[in-house]
Amino acid sequence: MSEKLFGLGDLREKLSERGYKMTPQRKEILKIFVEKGGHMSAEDVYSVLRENDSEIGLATVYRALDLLSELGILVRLDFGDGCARYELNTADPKLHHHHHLICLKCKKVIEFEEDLLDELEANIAKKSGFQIVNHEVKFFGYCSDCRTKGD
Amino acid sequence: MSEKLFGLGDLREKLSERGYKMTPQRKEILKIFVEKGGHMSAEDVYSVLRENDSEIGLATVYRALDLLSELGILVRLDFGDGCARYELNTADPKLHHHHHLICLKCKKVIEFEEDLLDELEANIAKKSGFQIVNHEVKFFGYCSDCRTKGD
DNA sequence: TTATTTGCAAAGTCTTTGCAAGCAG
DNA sequence: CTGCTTGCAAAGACTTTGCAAATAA
Repeated sequence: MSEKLFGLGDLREKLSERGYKMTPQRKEILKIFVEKGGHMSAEDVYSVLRENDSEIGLATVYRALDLLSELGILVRLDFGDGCARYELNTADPKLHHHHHLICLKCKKVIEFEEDLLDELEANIAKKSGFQIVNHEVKFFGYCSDCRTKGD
Repeated sequence: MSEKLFGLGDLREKLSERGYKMTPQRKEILKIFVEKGGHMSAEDVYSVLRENDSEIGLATVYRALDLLSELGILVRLDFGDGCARYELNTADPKLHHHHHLICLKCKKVIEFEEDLLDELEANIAKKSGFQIVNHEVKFFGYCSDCRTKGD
């Protein structure tokens, strides 16, 4: 039920593994994801930092999000709203069956767990020889709230 | 086997339906998709126009791609390469089961037909009450060419 | 004729980069 | 110490917009 996500504990190790340094900026940015979760853009993260009276610059936020994705701690998402968004990665590689339902009316993004994609991927591998290492699945439509409230 | 795609014939009708005008620019831009197919960015289309000694401006290309998507003649795609890409839409709504396999090594984009997503969508609708009207599915991995040639 | 459309250049948004100063290891 | 990092401002990539001239219906 509860997915295991990467956290602050994984950061130092993954950084030094690759010769990167642990900095207060990187720690603070990751902490925002650990504490608030969700799908945040660079600008979102930057806003939270400003609320917290942090002096971290926007360029540093971009660089940190990039690095954290490279380390596999965050996952980069694209909901087509003009900016990259990020979420905490699941530590368990078996738990990647988590898709996004994007409501075309209220723009809400709903998480959805579903395993059926395994079969699809096996099929693709068999038919095309393409070795799948990752996928991105988005469904667009109308959430139950918007469907009940008017058109 | 052969998908029916929208073409120049559908353009005039769909334009006037909504009070838009048929212009040589719009016709020429759509013709490029009909003749060359593929996944083209605004800049790609603009290059083809320049090769054809066309005087159409880049802003007009952006505006036409937007309009053609709105009319459902083109579909907007996002392969995460920093620019919007477009392809001809299938005229048949049953034929939307067409996914993209993106090779992480050679960046090639392979089309793949697969119906299995119906089941997944039905499942989602049942469990969450979300009404799906569209989806976008991308698989990242290594194509058979890159798998055989070296690492 | 008249509202839509075009081309150009300017402006906008998100993101990246150069560089000197700062800091982790 | 030494090389990785930061913050700032400038630059970059892609896209949108304002406006006067052109044009489809």
